[in-house]
Amino acid sequence: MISEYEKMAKLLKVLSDKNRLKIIDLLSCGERCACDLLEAFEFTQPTLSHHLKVLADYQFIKSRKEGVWYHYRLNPEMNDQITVFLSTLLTPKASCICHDQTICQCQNEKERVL
Amino acid sequence: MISEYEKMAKLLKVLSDKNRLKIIDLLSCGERCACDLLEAFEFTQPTLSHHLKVLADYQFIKSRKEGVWYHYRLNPEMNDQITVFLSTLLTPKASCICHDQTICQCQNEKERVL
DNA sequence: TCTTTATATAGATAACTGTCTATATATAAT
DNA sequence: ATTATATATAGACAGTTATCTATATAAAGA
Repeated sequence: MISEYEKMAKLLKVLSDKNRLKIIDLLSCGERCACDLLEAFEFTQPTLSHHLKVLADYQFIKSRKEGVWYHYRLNPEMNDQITVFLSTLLTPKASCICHDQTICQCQNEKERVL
Repeated sequence: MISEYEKMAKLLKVLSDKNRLKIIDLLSCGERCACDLLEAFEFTQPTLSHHLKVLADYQFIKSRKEGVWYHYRLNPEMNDQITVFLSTLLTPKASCICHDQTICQCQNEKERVL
């Protein structure tokens, strides 16, 4: 069974590459073909192709074929999913998943709970 | 020179581990000592220590020593930094960094720009 | 049909990372 | 002082990944 943490960790891993972040930024102002994107980078064409595949596999971008060209664009649905998750996760809150468990052991915790 | 993409990619890489996400979730409802946290996981104590160090090095959490115990808590300042960045990045927009460059090559792009 | 061009795929490699065992350190209690 | 406990550090190892070169595929034009 794959946990929610595991799913989200995988999505964040896809985002945790400077070149993929740049690709997303480039696409954020409109659709572009791969040959356009390649101009913005110093790596080779297969490397760009690899990054685009990773982004597409995880639904961050969508593609459209037109003749020889593949056109790539952002998938706006990913926006909410990621930012809502992170915002929720990183915000201090009174209730979280760990409340189902009793994992308080050290003195300080015991005092705090009592 | 380290780009903004590179900095943010590193922060996202820190978050892109299911166990570190869980640690953050556990801390999101209050401070806990390492021994508490360890109970929630199946890995060894040095592994937890490693993850806590990574999270602390990148300012996601802060620690406080009390006797033998280290108490860990979220650093709420990270919340805005990450979520604002991602929200901005993933939202389609009219203006982005790539507008400084002229990287339009393929027919479709040329037509679109004209 | 042959060539050119845009992109994808295959396979190799070096670097990175999550985990482990073993050990060190630091504090508290006896 | 000695022992026990909480945590950190060191070093090893296996799995993952970003990149490369070489090659395949597919579409367009001559």
